[in-house]
Amino acid sequence: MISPGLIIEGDDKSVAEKAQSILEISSSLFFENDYNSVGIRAIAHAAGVRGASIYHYFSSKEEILFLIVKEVTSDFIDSSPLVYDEESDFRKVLRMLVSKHIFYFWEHRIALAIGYREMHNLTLEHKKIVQGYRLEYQHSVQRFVSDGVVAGAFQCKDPNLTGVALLDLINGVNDWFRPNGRLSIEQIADQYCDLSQQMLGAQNANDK
Amino acid sequence: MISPGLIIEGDDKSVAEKAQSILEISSSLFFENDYNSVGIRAIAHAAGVRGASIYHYFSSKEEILFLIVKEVTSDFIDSSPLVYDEESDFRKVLRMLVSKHIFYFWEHRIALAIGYREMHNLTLEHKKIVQGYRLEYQHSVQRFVSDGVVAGAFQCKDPNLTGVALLDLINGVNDWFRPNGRLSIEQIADQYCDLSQQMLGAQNANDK
DNA sequence: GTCTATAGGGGGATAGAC
DNA sequence: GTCTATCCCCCTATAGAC
Repeated sequence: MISPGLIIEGDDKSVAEKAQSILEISSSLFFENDYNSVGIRAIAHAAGVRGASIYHYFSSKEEILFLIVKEVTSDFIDSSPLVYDEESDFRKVLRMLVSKHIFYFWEHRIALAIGYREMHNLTLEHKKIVQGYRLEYQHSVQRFVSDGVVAGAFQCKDPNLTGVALLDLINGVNDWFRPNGRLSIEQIADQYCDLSQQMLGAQNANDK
Repeated sequence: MISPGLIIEGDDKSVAEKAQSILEISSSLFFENDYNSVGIRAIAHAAGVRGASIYHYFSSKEEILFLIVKEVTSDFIDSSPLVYDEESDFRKVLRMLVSKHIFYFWEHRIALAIGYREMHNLTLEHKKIVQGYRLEYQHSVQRFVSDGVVAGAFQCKDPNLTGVALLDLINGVNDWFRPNGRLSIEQIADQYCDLSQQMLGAQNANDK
């Protein structure tokens, strides 16, 4: 007997796809304008439906914002595990960390910009979840710097502060980088790797 | 003969004061929420008047936003002239630059955060004015780094890129600094001076 | 799943009295 | 300089038909 479940499965999939496409449409609109100046009607119009239909996929406009921000934030952590041990070449791991960060951030600049800019439009609970992801990543970077100091690869007075300084440095790229500029994102990432090494007191590495 | 002008002068002054206080009230509200979710009526209520009265002082809500952002941006440039010559100690000038930047940015964090976050709510013309100020400052920092390299004080592959990297680094502080944290803003500024020196390849200075 | 219609509440800005 | 009243528009979200 063919269960209705099997038939519905096809529908479920296109529901999920449609939901995903609404999230992408919303991202573009939120990025170009504001969360608060993009109405449900504008999202619906861009998606080719009426306002009420949006609520078939999402329970509220805030949920749309949350899903955009949560996805890009948790995906980053999942895709960038910072694995190393005391045998690792900390200078190489640093370069990996910096490059991956800059590439991911540029690739997902739209959702990430929304995440930072529209933080206070999330409910308290949702905000805590996103901040939790960010702190988790920050702590792993700080731990890495600290471990690198212990291993003798870096020289820092205050590894925890240097960790956030490193993040400050590489987070800034999206604010000014433009693809048609003098340098490519790869060239910038490479230079920022060098700058990071110097900042962490690892400038005398004999290998990159 | 007592001109009406003299009498009006007193009134003008309190008009200017009231306008200024409306700008400060608006800053707080825009900072805590969004430009687009703070209504004229909310601003007026916080200022102790009705919505229509706001239009006695400003021609539009956008003008309020522009004045907040323009003031804090142009004041920064005016208050932080980057003066040096080939005789200067570039390491010391760098420390001055970094400290002043961090202190000013923290002191004026509310208006500055609004400036970066609400940029796209400005009219095109107003946006250009603000971006002009920012670029002016960025170029002066890049020129400084470049001059420091020529003078032999810094070692950078790409002074223009290193200039924006320096700004990325010190711009980040406001995003995470909290006054009740482990370090004071003075301690952080001091450490960021050290980190900047290392990043610019000036770490071997015998004086700070 | 999508629609129309609507509830219930704001928004920015202006006119014109006082 | 401040007010009330108002214009016309948009908002999020829901009810209920199809």
